[in-house]
Amino acid sequence: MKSNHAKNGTRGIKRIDLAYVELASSENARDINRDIVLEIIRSQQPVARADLARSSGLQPSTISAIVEQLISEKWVSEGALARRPRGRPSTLLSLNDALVILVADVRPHQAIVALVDLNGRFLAREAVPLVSEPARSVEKIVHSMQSMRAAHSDRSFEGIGISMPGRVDPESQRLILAPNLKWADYDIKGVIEEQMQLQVELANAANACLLSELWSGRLDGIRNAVLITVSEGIGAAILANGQIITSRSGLAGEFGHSPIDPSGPICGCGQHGCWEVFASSTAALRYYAELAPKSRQLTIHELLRLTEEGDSAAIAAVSRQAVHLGRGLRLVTASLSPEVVLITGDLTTSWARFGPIIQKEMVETMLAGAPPNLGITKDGELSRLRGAAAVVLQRHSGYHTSPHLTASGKRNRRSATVVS
Amino acid sequence: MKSNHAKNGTRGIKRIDLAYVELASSENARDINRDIVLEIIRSQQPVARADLARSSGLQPSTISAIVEQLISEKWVSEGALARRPRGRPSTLLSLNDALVILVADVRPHQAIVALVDLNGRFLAREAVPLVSEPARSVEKIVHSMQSMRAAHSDRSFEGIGISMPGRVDPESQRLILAPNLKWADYDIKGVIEEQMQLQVELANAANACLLSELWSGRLDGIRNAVLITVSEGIGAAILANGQIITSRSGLAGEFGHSPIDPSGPICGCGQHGCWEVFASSTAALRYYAELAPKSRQLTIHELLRLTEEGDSAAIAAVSRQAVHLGRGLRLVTASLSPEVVLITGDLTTSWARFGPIIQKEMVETMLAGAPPNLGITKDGELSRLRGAAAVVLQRHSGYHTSPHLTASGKRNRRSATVVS
DNA sequence: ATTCTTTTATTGTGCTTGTGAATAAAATAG
DNA sequence: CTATTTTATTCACAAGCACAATAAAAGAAT
Repeated sequence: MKSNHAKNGTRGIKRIDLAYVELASSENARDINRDIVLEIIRSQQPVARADLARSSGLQPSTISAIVEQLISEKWVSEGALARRPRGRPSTLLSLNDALVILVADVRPHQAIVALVDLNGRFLAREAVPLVSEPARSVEKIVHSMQSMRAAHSDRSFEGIGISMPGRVDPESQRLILAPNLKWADYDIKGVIEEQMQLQVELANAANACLLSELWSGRLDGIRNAVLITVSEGIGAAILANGQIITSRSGLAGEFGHSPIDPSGPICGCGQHGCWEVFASSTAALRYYAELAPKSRQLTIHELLRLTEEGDSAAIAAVSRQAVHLGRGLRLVTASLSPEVVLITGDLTTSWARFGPIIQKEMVETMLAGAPPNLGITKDGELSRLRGAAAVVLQRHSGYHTSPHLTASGKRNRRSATVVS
Repeated sequence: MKSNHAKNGTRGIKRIDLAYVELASSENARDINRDIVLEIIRSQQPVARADLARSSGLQPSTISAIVEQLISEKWVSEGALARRPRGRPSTLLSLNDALVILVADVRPHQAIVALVDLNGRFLAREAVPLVSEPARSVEKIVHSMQSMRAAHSDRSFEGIGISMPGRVDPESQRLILAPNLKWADYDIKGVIEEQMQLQVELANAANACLLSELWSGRLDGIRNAVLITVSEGIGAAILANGQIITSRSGLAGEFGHSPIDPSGPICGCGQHGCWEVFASSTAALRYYAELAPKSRQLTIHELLRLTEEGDSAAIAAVSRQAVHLGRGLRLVTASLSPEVVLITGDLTTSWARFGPIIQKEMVETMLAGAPPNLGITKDGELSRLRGAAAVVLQRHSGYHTSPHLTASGKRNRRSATVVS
């Protein structure tokens, strides 16, 4: 074997249901190999054609043909010559960072708007406070995007990706379930597309965050993982068999609304004792109010600050949240048995203190087998923004994708450049 | 468009993680199309080449080539001529039912051994009572298989598939978790392979059952489903994005051991208040013992018989089980949002009475969106046996597969005939 | 009976793609 | 200035599918 990429052994993926069958042809092979090469360029850039051939297992001649195609499609650009100890220098290839994506991370009270290039570098970033009416809020987001576009008019704008604090139907791209954002039935995608004249992709925040982790290479080799977002509520994104699972209407991952104690407090969803009424940041604030009844109403950041300062009631409150988080992970480990569990959100800022609590509870309640690797994603905001960009690239290029996210919608393997 | 199979629109699946990348070539395209054709033959047999061309969208010439390959591999055989109103008669193609698979459905107290052909028809079937020691039990299973093999020595035996009441690691093919079967560390696969000189595949019973439903065509067009097995415990099999999810060590699907009430009775797994202590058949028997304390200890079949006869305590007991089953489905709908939920196991024999209870509780606790379609699989035993056969065919042919089940192991696209 | 029509199945040509070997290109080492 | 090494391209070949033409095998029409 010349390459580390198996050509035998594990084999291609097939669909089982005839309704979705797709026939294969030589173009199909090219598509797959194109995506593999693009992915290697992305993760190893700058990189020479010869290196691509070595690490992909494809023949140099094939690499040349594919790279030629990628350059003509504007995804990749040739860069400097690399001098090696001996032999002809290689021309280095990189992703074409003249291509940029406008992204937004919408949260209940503010949105972050940013401009990201193909390499995930931020060219601009701005916080936009939101108001209650969706129309005015979206108007402010659009305004921010327009000024970013004007300030970088030399770039090619590939599209717009938006991370939403709720579930987005992958087919209709409508917001299906967003308890913390009262934007029901407002056509976010349509309005922004109209105003910006760029294609808009919506994604759930947890899924965006997970996609960003996938792109960062952190989950290389991991085919089953769950990412848990802890903030006002608890959300989750699921990676199963190497694919992000969104399921019907994009609703998969609502572990936060699994019932764990029928005698527990009522949840925003109407049920009693959902996991998130015990383990969300809101729960931590409630615990603190019980433990320190005379204290004023805090925000979660103030509470976490107090834990850093050694406030015992604050530590007890967040610890109680951590215990419930860890115990509730049993829902995740039992049902999906992931190899990795990633936590993101408020309490990860004090991970050194609360991580071990979660870990301990999770391990103690494991059913069988080795416990999953528990970790955090450091910067949830940047992660969601990068994930939103990744969703756009997936849609537009088919590139580096979990199939479901590209399942609907026509395939447009066009050149990358949209607007100059 | 000549065919109903999309060539555009939804597109091929790709891997994202480089560690598992597989390159594509023309052979790859042939493999995919071969599998599609084989699947159409399986589901529409007997069928003519011309029909295959029409319903696959492939050219007649390509169909001829693929069929020639399938015949040479012994998967398919030519049958009678079909006379049509006009034109040249077509030669009908069918799966070659000279190929057979030995299967077993192992349950805590007995195993069913059977012989199945490629069409899922049963050629023989026998119950084998099991004893406590795994060695003697397996010996009895092997003995039954040997006599079936002797009685059908004219057939080609393709392999052995075994449905197990526990979780099987897809990589090592060892039984990882089987609370109701004390066969820890006994190498079932190795022993049977040694004795029978045929390749053995183990599968979890729920996964086998789900695979059988997939093969039956019942889940055509469904890409997200969960199958729940209700017996001594509660198991589940997960179909997400059209693939069966087994996850790390094959442990995915243990919804039965999700905690739903910390004040509940202790479960065999050591935790308190798992779903299965409220919703399994064992739970129904416990409810009955509480409601009719003077009654003798019943089996679940006797209890269900009593409900048929109108015994009010029995009806109340199983109804309570049904209520907990339906409420617990919230775990499934919240986390995976499947389009279909299938129930299999004891209480499905009285589905007319208890199905509506489950349905009602499930719908009332839904988080958002339309409720999944709730149904049952009629004959769990036959279903598991067929599923066990399907696992063998998947492994040996790559055919009609969810990728994870074939992920490990070498690919042997050899002729189907193994032993004459 | 013979010819036309219809449908099935195969054969042959052309296009795309990947492989593998040979070649060209561009540097350093001697 | 030549030999060596490494990079990248070119070319012949094979696999595979599409498309068109042809052969094959019936019934229908004359």
